[in-house]
Amino acid sequence: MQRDTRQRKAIRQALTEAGHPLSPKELLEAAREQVKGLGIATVYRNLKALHEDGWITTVELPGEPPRYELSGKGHHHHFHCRACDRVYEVEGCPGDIKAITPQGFELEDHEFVLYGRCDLCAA
Amino acid sequence: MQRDTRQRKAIRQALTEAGHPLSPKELLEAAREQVKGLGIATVYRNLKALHEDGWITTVELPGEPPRYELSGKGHHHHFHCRACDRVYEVEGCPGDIKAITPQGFELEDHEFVLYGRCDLCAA
DNA sequence: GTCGTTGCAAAGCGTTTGCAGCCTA
DNA sequence: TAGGCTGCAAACGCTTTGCAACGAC
Repeated sequence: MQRDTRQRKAIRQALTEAGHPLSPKELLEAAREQVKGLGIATVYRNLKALHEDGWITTVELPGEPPRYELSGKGHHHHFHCRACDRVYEVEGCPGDIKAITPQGFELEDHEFVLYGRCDLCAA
Repeated sequence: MQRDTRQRKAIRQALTEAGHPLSPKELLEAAREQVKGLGIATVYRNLKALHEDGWITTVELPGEPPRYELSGKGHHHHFHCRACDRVYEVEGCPGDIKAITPQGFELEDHEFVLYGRCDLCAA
């Protein structure tokens, strides 16, 4: 990743302004407002480059296409709204995770996903 | 799902004998030992039918292809061993999940995945 | 001017579907 | 024998890749 093109700027800005994880398609639509004619392949290539350079983190939810968010947010989890399909960040961790780890297993990491309806859809 | 064909029997048996969640491809290979010439489309169709009839449950892990396991195991989560790539069942839930749900959000469900090394690989 | 980057279109890959023939009940 | 089921191949949606043209430095 060596050149700072219009496309790359638009993609970074879209991720920054969104404030929540975006799918490649959402990202394409958002970035296209600045760069008309932006191609989906460019989005994928830049996501890969930005990920390799540590700018973004991949958010993989079960059964969902991957989404991307800016790195450096510290430990958090996600809430997936089943109504609007949007993903929100959730602060904090539930209780004692090690307590439910089976005997002899080495716990390295964990992922936690909440499902339901967001405040907007619940209203 | 009305007829009990050779193919359907083979698929059910493969799932039963495996004892852990299987991907469609793994399932195809396992079931082909009994039914030569079994097609991948048949596997998918039967997975769908078995799922709709409640025989099997879909296990979706982030960034992983879906796997399938027999139903009726009650609420549990999964431990994904990064060394042997096997998925184990984990009893119980961590502490207060509602406590970290954002204000105004309606919590319906949750998914929880542990990552690390299983007892066999840790040894 | 270089050569990293882009847009397009084609190729992959996993999953689904249309269809004619098969086989279970 | 009827119609649910199968295997094949084509279709599909998402992601990746080949290629010639473009444009950031």
